[in-house]
Amino acid sequence: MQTLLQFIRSHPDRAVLENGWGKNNFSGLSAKIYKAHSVVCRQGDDDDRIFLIKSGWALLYRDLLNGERQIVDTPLQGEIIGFRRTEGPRFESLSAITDLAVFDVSRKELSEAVFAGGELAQEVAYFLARLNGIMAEHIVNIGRRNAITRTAHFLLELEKRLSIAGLSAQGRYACPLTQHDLADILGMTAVHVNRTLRELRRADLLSFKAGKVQLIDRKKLVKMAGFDDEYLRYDL
Amino acid sequence: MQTLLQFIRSHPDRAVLENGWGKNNFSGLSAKIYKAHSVVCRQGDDDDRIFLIKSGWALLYRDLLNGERQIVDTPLQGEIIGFRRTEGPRFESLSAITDLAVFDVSRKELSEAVFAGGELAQEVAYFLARLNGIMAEHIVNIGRRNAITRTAHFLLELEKRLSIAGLSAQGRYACPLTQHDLADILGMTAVHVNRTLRELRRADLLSFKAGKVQLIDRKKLVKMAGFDDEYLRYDL
DNA sequence: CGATATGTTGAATACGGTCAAAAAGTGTGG
DNA sequence: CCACACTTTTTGACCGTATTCAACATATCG
Repeated sequence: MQTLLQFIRSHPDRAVLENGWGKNNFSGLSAKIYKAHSVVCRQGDDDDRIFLIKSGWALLYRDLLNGERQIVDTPLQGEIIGFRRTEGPRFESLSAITDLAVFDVSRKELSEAVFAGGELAQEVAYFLARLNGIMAEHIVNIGRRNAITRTAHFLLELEKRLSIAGLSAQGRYACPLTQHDLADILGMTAVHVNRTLRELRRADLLSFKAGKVQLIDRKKLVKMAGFDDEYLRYDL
Repeated sequence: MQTLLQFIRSHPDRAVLENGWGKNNFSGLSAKIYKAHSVVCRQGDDDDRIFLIKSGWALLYRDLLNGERQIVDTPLQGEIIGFRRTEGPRFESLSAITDLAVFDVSRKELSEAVFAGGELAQEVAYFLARLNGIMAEHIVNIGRRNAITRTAHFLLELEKRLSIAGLSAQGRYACPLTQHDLADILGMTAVHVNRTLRELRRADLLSFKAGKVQLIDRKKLVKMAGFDDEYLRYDL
């Protein structure tokens, strides 16, 4: 049995406090497991659940009328998905790309927990604020960087976020995204992602093979992408 | 004298509740006025203030090393800007494009207010969640829509947000953005924004002249842009 | 009225997209 | 363990949307 606050606290990409107990008593969180490549919830569904990623990778995206999709968030462990004021149809879909363990809480329940205040309310607000920063940088990335620097920036961001969660070391991490996924994150085509990764590899900047990313020349990557990890900070 | 909750509540693009009083007593909010085209705070500044737009238009953006910028948010009245967990240098700049009235609150003060819970904490969380939705749609817009549909989508979004705030009627609203600003919102060049607006005008879809937007064929615009205003809802 | 910002247009270019085909990798069942 | 199907990656040739650069027109403001 795990309270929501404990959950939030115990997922280091998102929240850092490691001791203490919350005042809010959730009924206890039990995780559901979704198979890799299954859809957790679908755009247009009329359900109320808020998801908390326990482990695994997921993608949050919107499907467009012409069959394309745009991924708007790449939640790692600890992320809260689907919190909002109103009821009504979901605006985005959530897919598991690896086996995925998620908790779900109802909108009402989380709302009431925020109303109750305390560290949980703070953590929720902090989490949402940090996500705002990540999304803002996503906008900058797609809006104003070219294919190479855009791709480099995203892979640097992933490395930082994963290393906070202890899932990356020496610039090396497992990344289950396909080039097609990457394209839908970066607002490019899969073909061009392929060519861009080739360029990065040929310039000895990074390699992305068989689900593993290796940053080779991090310094040069950071410079060319204008990467400043301030927006990913979660400490203090 | 105005409490923060009253403030949040009284700005209809962002929050809807209109009656009742908060439990949190802010020291009272007094607005500062910034002249059109002045910079309210600058990326890299080491201050803690959180801004609440009282009236006027502002732009939140990041400057890149090559001199370009990307606007990540177009705050209207009622928006909260700069809330986050950590101290440290600001990640984005905020500029006034019209004369602008803003309140500011310290990060610590707002954090404590959220800790105290109640409707204020809820409103803050709801606000952040809604902003997340708007930013997600911004990502979709830049990542997967072409110049025309992208521009149309943004102008439809503005119309909806402004009409919620009572600042648009019959598809007509004042919009103080220059084509250059629009370009920095949409991830395009100013030249191409100009051509795109010309196309929209020639197709009798909308006009944007002298700071006024007039949606002419809203139905067609909505269809071509795939505009679904669900993410802008604030009611219930 | 002059200065500066904003809007408009044209011509040339480039970056990334499209379409098509093949190679390499992955997983499943026999 | 292999055969087969399917997904993912890779490459080539061609194309189109949006950028770049440059010039000029029009607004706006002191």
